[in-house]
Amino acid sequence: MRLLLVEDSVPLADELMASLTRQGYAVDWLADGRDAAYQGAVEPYDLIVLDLGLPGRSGLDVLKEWRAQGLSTPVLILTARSGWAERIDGLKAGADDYLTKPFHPEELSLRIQGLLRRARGLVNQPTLQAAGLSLDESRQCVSRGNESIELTSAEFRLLRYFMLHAGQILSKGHLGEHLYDGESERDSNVIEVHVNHLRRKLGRDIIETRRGQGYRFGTSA
Amino acid sequence: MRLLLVEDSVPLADELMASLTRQGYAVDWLADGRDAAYQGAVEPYDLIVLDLGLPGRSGLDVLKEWRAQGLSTPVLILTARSGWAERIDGLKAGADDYLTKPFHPEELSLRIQGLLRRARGLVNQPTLQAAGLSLDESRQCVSRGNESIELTSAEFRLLRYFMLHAGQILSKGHLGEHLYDGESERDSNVIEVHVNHLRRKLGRDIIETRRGQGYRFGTSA
DNA sequence: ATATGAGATTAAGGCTGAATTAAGCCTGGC
DNA sequence: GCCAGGCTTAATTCAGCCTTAATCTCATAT
Repeated sequence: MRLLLVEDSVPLADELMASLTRQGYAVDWLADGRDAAYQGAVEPYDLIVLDLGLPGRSGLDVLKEWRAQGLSTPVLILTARSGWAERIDGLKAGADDYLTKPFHPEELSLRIQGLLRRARGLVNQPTLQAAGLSLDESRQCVSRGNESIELTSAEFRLLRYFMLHAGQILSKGHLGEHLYDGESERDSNVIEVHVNHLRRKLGRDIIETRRGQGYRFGTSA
Repeated sequence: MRLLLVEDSVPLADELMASLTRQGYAVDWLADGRDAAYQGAVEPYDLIVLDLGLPGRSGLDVLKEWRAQGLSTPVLILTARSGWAERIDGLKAGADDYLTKPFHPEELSLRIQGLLRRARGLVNQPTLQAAGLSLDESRQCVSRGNESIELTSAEFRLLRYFMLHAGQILSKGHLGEHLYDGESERDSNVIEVHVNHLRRKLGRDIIETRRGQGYRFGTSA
C-alpha cells in the first residue's frame, strides 16, 4: 500500500512517516505543493494525505487539479483550522476524508484503513476479510477459523494488498509499485519470494499464478 | 491486435511497451516522426498511439498526412500540454482520442480498449460480447453464462480479435499480420493450432473454416 | 473414385518466466 | 556493540506455453 504524504511541517511529517511505516505503508513524503501536484499525478499511489497549508501551491488547488485530470486516488485532507466552511470546501474539491490538527497518529491510520477499504468497495467491514481469511491490521497477523497465523511485515504488506484486491490479476511490476516507495529498486524477485512464503503459510492455492500476467489471490475456493 | 507506438521518450516508451504487451497487444515502437509517417501508412495497424512532440516531424503533421492519404486507423494522441486549443487542433487533424501527460498506463489501456471497440461499431458495451461469450479483458478470460473459461495469452489474443470481427471471414495471413508484431515470422501453422485450442475450449462450431479463404467466428448460433 | 492440397491434430522441443533454496546484509533489540 | 530474525539478492531448478513439425483427415475437383 503506497501513500503520498504532503506536509510541510518537518517534525509532524517525521512523526507521521514513522507511524505509517510501522503500519506497513510505503510512504513518499513531499513538502512542496508544486512537487506534489506532479508526483501525485504520475506515481500510482493508493492514497494521498494532503495538508492544506503548503508552500508553493495551496493544497486545495492541487487537489482540484488532480480531480480535473481524472485522478481517483482517495485523498485525506489535514488542516489546522476546524471551521465548517473549510471542511465543505475540501469535500467539494474532491477530498474523501478530513482530519483537523491536532490529532493522534493512530487516528490517521484508522482513517486510512477505512478509506482504503471504502475505495475498494468494502463497506462496513470492521476487519478485512477475503478467501476465508481475516486480517488483523493492528496485530499484523491473519486468522482462518480460530487458528491465528503470524506474518512477517513483508508478508503482511503483500497479503493486505492481495486481500484488498481479491480476484484481480496483479502483475509483479504492479505489486512492486504499490508495495515499495519511490526510493526502492525494481529489478529483483522479492515479490516471488514473499508470494512463496505466503503460499507456505496459507496454502499452495491461495495465490494463483497467471504466467506472463501476474498473480491472482482468492479465486480457488 | 497490432499497435504502433510513436514516442521519443525511451523510459516512457519502455513502460508503455511493457504494459501494452502484458495486455496482449503486439506493439511496434518508433521514436522518429518520419519513420512513423511511412510505417503507419504501410503496415496494417489496428490502432496508433502518437506523441505530438517528436523529433523528425511534428506528430500533428504526420497525422494530417495519414488522413489525407485516406488512412482510417484509429489514432490516440499523447501530449504534454493540456490546453483546449491543442486538443481541438488534434481532433481537427483527425485524432480519435486524446490523453495528456502525465497519465497512468492503465488509463491508456482503457482508452485503447474503448477506441478499438468504437472503431468496430460496438458502442456502449462495457465488456466485449459476441456469440454468447463475454470477454473479460482485465482478467484475460471468457465466460459463457456463469461458467468462466481460462485462456492462455495466445488464445486470448486470437479470441479478442475474432470477437471484435465477429461474422467476418479472416484469412490466416490477415490474422498473422494483426496478431504478431513486425519482428515475427509468418510461415507456420500457429494460427491453426490456436484456433484448434479455442475450438476445444469453446466448442467445435465457434469458429467456422472457409476452406481456402479463412476462418469465421460466431455465425453458427 | 481418386488425387491433391488445405486444414486438423498431436506430440516434442525450446524458451521464457516462475519457484525454490541458500547465503549475505541490514535492522532493531538487548 | 553484539546477536537474531527477516528482507533481499542471486543462482539454480522447475514448469507452462508457444511454436514447430510430422502425420492424419477431409473437401474439392478432375
